[in-house]
Amino acid sequence: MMLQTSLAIPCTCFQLRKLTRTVTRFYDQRLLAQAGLKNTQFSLLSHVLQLSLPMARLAAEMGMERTTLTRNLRPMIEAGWIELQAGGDPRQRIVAITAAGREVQRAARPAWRAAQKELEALLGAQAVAGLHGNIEHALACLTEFLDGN
Amino acid sequence: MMLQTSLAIPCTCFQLRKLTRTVTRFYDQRLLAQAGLKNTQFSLLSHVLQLSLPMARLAAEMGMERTTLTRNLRPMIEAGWIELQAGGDPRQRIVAITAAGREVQRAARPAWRAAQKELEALLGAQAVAGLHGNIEHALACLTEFLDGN
DNA sequence: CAAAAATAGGTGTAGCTACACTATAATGTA
DNA sequence: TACATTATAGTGTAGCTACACCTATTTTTG
Repeated sequence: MMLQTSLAIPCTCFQLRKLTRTVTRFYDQRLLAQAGLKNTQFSLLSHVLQLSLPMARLAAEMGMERTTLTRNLRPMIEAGWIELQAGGDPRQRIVAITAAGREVQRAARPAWRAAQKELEALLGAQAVAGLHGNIEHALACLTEFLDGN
Repeated sequence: MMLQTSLAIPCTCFQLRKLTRTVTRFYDQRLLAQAGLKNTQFSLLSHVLQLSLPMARLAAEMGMERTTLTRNLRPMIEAGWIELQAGGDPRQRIVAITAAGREVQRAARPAWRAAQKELEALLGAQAVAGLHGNIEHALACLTEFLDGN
C-alpha cells in the first residue's frame, strides 16, 4: 500500500545497508528454499571454485574482514563443502572447494540464476547495470584508499 | 598495491554485500572511534528522532525484518537511548528516543557528517548521488513488489 | 456472543560481521 | 646466531540479520 513516511535519511551507509538487507532476503528466500544454502555461502563457493587462495588473500578479494571469513568458513567446512589445505608456509591455510562443495555450487546455480534474472526483470536490466557500475567505482576508490592506508 | 585477481562475480547480492561491508567498516571506524556507537545504531536513533513508530512500522520503514529490530533495540534500551511506550492498542510498543538518546545522536552527528563528507570526497559527489539514485529506484521496485506479494 | 482469523510482538536457533587480542612461524637485523 | 619484527591465522566478545515458531490481544464472523 506504499504508505511511506519517507524519512529519507541521506546516509550512504544506511541506504546501502537497507538495500542490501532487502536484496539479501530476496535472494535467500529463493536460494535457501531451493538449494539449502545462503547467498553468502554460494558466493564463497563460487569464489573458491574459480581459485584457491590463502585465507587473508581470499578475505581481501571478497572485501571482508579476515576473521569474518574464518567464522563463515566453519559451517561450510563442517558440511564438507570446503577444506583448508596446507600451503608452502606452514602458517598458511589454503581455502579449497571439495567435490561435495563443487556439486552443491552446481546444484544451486539455477536457483541463483533465477533470482538474478527475477531481480533484473524487477528493476530493469539498465538499472542493474548502472548499479553494478556504481558499486564497482565505489569499491575501486575505497580499496585504493584503504590499501594506501 | 592493487593486485586484484578480479574474480568479478556478477551477482548483484554479492556485489552489494561486498560494498556494504566495506562502507560499514569505513563509517564505523570513524563513528565508533569518536562517538561510541555503530552506524546501525546512529541510523536507528536518527529515524526515531524524527518520528516515533510502532515496532513493525519502524522495521518496514528501515527495510529490516521485524524481529531484527527487536534484537537491535535491546542494547540501545539497556543503554537508555531508546524506550518502548504503550500505544492505544496494548499489544503495540511505540519505539521512542529518550533524552539521553537525543544527546547521543546529537553528539555523534559531527562524526557521521565527517564520514559522509570523506566518502563523498573519495568517490566524488556525482558518483554518490548516482549511487543514491540507483538505490532508491531499486528499493522502490522491491518494496512495491514485496508489498503486493 | 463465541469461535475463527488477523494483528502486534517476542524467543530459539543459526549464520554474518568485525575489533581487540593471542599464538605461531618466517624473516630481517644486531 | 639470537632477538626483534613481520606475516598468517585463530579466539573472545559483541552486535547485526532473519526464519520458524510462539504468545497475547483485537477484530471479524457464524
